[in-house]
Amino acid sequence: MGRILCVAEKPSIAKAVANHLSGGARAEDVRGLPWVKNYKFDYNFHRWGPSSVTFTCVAGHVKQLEFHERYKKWMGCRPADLFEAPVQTFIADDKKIIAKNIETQARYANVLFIWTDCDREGEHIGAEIREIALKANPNMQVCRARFSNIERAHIINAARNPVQLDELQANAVSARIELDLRLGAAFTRLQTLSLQSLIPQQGEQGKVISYGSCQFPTLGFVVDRYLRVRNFVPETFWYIKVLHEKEGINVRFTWSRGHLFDRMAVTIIFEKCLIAKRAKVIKMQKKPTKKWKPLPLTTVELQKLGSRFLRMSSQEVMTAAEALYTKGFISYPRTETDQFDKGVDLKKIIEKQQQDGHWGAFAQGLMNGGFTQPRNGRNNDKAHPPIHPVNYVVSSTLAEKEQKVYEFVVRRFLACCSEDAVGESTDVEVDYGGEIFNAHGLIVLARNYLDVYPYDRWESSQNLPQYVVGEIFEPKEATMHDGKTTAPGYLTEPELIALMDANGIGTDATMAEHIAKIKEREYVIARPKGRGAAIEGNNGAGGRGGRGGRGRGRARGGRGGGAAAAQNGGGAGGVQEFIPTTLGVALIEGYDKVGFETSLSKPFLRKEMEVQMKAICEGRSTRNDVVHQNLEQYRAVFNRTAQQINVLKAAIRKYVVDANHG
DNA sequence: GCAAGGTC
Repeated sequence: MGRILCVAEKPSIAKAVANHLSGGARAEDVRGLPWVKNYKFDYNFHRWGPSSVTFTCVAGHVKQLEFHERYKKWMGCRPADLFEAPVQTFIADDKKIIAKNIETQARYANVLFIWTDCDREGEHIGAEIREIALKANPNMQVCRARFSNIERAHIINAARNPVQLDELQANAVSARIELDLRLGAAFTRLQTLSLQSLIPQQGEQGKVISYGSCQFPTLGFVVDRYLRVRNFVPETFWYIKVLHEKEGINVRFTWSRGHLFDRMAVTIIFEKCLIAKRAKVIKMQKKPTKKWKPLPLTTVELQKLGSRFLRMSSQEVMTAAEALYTKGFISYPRTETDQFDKGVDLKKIIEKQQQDGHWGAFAQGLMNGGFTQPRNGRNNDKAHPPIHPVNYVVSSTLAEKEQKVYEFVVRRFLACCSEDAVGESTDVEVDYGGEIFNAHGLIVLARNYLDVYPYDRWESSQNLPQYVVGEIFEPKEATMHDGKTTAPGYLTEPELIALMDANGIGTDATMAEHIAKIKEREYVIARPKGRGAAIEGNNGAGGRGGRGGRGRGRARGGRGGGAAAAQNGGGAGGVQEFIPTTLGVALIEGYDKVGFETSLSKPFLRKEMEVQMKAICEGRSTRNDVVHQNLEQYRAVFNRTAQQINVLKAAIRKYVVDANHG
């Protein structure tokens, strides 16, 4: 009988697939790894006939790229040497037991069947597994399963039709790994060694001033918005308002031009209106309208909405979601998919929620005929379904943050399975002195999904009276007003996540980490939006409160760290906003001044790396070409930075000294 | 004392 070793990327996949193939496999413990099991069973693979199977897993990447010993020491070489210093992969320290398990199992097997996720990183992890297994048993035949969800029939089909690992995708990841390591280490050491002494330090050892291809663009977004706020100059505008009373209702008509920045022009138009005296209804339209229910939940959406509505940072949201997943209450929390497969029995999931005290009744309503199929979004990562509840859990048995995330996931899911909200909208358009004015009304007729999903707002406006096209009336009041444009707010966490997502900075699984990292590095501070008082403290590197208060007396004394502020933050919209510290602004400004179209703060370079990875995957480019071409490009930036390090120093001095005198 | 990407 053949012996087949199957290896998945994570424990949950190993368990699910083993159970689909076996209908109940024997789970053997692995010493020292409580969450990993080796599932043993017999199975008739078409290719190898009846076989004895061991199904195990890794937990993400197993190996790590590192510099050779000498270059790991900060003083062992110049930072510039890291562009060509020898590197080597090692089994990561915390993956030793996992690797050992693969080796042991490989010795007994003649086929290695890889079941990692079918994405780029998955191909690379598969290649790592292959390397480890072949070292222990060079005679193994190797193949991989191609699967995009864990429905039973689909898995059985994948088991029947093994394919080869995609070497190109694995190579693309390998290029990314090498570039991130070399560039991260080189720039981090350069910055830290040459700039650290300029920053007032608190502890024994100075803080690391790290560079990373994701950290810096993330910081760049925060600084960019901050500068736009600070450099904002309000502009005055003028507009016209028309009021009409009918059937005892005051109807406010708004100007179709909104507002103009030219006072004289508005005055002339306004006079034309007054001279016309009477307005004429040119459109009266009542029509049914809907507010669409939300799409199935992706990770990015969970982080955006979580940080907006749950009074948690995106990282806290992810930590809670992972805990809920591990305990079996929600599905895998890292997914880009916003469409449910047709095969999924959604009612079975809804059924389990009927017992809840808050949303149980709504779930019952769905079971009793209220159910409608969720909408389909445009994204499908072909690996994981949208985030949804898997099992019911009584909230009080969960930690507070897990409660909030669980409730959100459940409500979102129930909302997806219910009906759109239904209303009636009314639009009235009048011609008044040659200008168009509009009034808009909404009546919500059926709230439907809104009843279970309080995170969306859709309210009836004031009722509009009946108008008839052609009707002529004399407005009760027509007035000219002025107003001022207002500065944008500082960047909020959901906005930052949206920017990172749109620019390909980080992945759904890592965006929250990058945000946490730039807080930890004291490049930015987070505070609850719209609350002047609770603040920042503790940004030792840059002094007080970033440049948040320059010229406006905004800087405040410290109280606790960012985390404390995060937890206390905010009212109904307890969203966090980010303000760069003096250090954060100085770094970005410094690099911009050193003057490249390829400033390290811009998302452009990371996007470019993404494009080149695609080229490797499609065979238009090779791993080595991409690595070398990028290293040369960044080496030029590195050399100019090192040469002009005084520009960076000046930027830091300017802000730090300023802050200490302020 | 450096990165980003998986994952527990």
